[in-house]
Amino acid sequence: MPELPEVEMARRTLEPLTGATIVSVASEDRRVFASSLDAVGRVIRRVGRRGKWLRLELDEGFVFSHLGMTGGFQLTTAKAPALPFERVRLDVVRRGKTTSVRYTDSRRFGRFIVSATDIEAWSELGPDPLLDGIDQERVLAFMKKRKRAVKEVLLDQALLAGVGNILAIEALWGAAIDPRTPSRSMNERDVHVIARELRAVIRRTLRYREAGRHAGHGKEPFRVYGHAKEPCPRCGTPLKHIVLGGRGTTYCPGCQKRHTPDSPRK
DNA sequence: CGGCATGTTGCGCA
DNA sequence: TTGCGCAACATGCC
Repeated sequence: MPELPEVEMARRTLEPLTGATIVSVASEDRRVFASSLDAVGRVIRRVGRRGKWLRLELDEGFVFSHLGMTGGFQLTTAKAPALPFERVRLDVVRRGKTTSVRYTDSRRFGRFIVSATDIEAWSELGPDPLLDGIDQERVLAFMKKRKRAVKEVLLDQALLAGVGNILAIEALWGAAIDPRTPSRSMNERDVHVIARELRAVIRRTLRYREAGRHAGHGKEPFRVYGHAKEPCPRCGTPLKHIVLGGRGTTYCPGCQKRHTPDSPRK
């Protein structure tokens, strides 16, 4: 489930809980679930998201959730049996109607945290591309300070919250920039193109997920992720799969260069 | 059976 | 102190 567009879809799933009162919170999973606050009786004021984190703002305190690799939310009835891989159950009531929120997560890399205050992971997040836009000057300054490959830096949640492996792969392909390029060698134009491509990939993926929710059609939004060895949609060169910073990375050795096409640097 | 996976953290070493 | 490579986490899927 887990990059910005998918988490945004999860947020929309939870949005109807706004105004509801929590009647019970239950979990036996000490890995996924943590609570330092009794949320029973609290009212959900807002369902927010920043990057890959969800945050329910209560009249007192918060519920945070990160989907990890396999987390997800479903809304059901109180009498529905536990779902496969259900890790947390939260029941709420609004206008006399009960809704049961189930957090499922097979791999259990995700989190569900009830807390009286904001948590560090949330506070340390950088701007969210969808909520805050992309400040290119800031991104460039950040790139200049790091000594890693541009793709690794893009995955830093303090730079832009919500950018994950797929979005980084797709954006760099769209920008025609080699993912291994040191972030320090990025220039204004590179950042401009990366920002443009990130916005495009996020919007495209979101549209795809929205369509999938109802019908089930829509063009597959990924041009290179999952397409290693296939011809590059832009230049036809077979796409290559490498490991970069411990993450699988697909790119085109034919047209993804160490500089943007319009402004070669020496 | 082996390998890979949309994420994050932490450890050992240079 | 910083950077980096990797393992770990836990499980499903091809």
